[in-house]
Amino acid sequence: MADNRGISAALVRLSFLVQRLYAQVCGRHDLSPAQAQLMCVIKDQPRGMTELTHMLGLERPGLTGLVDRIERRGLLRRETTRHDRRAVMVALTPRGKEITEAFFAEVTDNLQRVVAHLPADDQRQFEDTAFSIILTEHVPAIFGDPEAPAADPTRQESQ
Amino acid sequence: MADNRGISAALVRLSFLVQRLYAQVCGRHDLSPAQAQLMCVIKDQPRGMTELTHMLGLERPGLTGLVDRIERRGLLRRETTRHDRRAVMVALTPRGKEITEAFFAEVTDNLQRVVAHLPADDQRQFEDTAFSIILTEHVPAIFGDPEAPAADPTRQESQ
DNA sequence: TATTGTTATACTCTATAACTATA
DNA sequence: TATAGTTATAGAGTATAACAATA
Repeated sequence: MADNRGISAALVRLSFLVQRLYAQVCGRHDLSPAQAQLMCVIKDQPRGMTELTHMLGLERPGLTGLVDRIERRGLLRRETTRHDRRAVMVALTPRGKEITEAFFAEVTDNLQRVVAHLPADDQRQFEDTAFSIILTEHVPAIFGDPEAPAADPTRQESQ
Repeated sequence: MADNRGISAALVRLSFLVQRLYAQVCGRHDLSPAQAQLMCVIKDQPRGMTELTHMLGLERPGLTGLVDRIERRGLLRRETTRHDRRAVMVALTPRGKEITEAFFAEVTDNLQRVVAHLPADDQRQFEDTAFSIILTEHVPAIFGDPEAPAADPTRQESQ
């Protein structure tokens, strides 16, 4: 009875595996998962607080605290804008960027190991299906692929 | 350049999607993700604290607190054993079981919706690949499929 | 002595409500 | 008035260290 109820359990358990592995790598870099996630999001470009709020699915105050803690460790900076003096752009410091690149590479490496036992065809097909889901569901680019220009749901060109 | 770096991002973002959806359903049932996860693990059978610690990847004190909070809400009970008076078995109360079943069904339903747009063949193949990964990596059955007898890493038959 | 849990403590994460400054 | 962020507050989650009871 291989009905498709199994696909839900597969997704939940796969997610559990990824989270666990992600957290392990975080530990090695002395980051919390939330910190690492934010840092990956701004890895290749600074972002505004509100935009980050949407990408990470957090409320404003939660993000403020998260940014505070990372900033306190010298891994990112808050920069101000000339157009809107209320707005804040969050950018990695050189040291933050360094750590993020290393973290990113290690997660990537670990996840590749996890699928390494699969035939190349299966890997390709799995990736295609996963991306089909991700795109359909508009999952934000929280694990930075530099290629993707960043979809910002906030987009509303000034005013 | 569709190199296989993409599969890591796919896994991380897919995991993010699942977590987000999981958290949303949690909210509707007034549960935290950690609480729901524990409840799903003991949905079909009571478990010992140490065993839960392994399945959920928590330290003992964290689990104690988690169990405390769920117990305080009347959704589970700590039961004692006759063999070992130190040991505690954690079991759902009828009300806890009710809530867990509803939660479980809703998550399952939501995740099925997420893959509904895919051809049946792709769904099957995706599920197969996911399970291949899960089994290879020994991911615990944290989203209870009653069929699976529960792999307990603690297993050491009294001695 | 080793194991099962718990208590004490500390920090991160995150939400809601209320506030400040700017638009 | 609406928007961008922050501050205040509270509770959940989780780790480490120290402790209690039982094996």
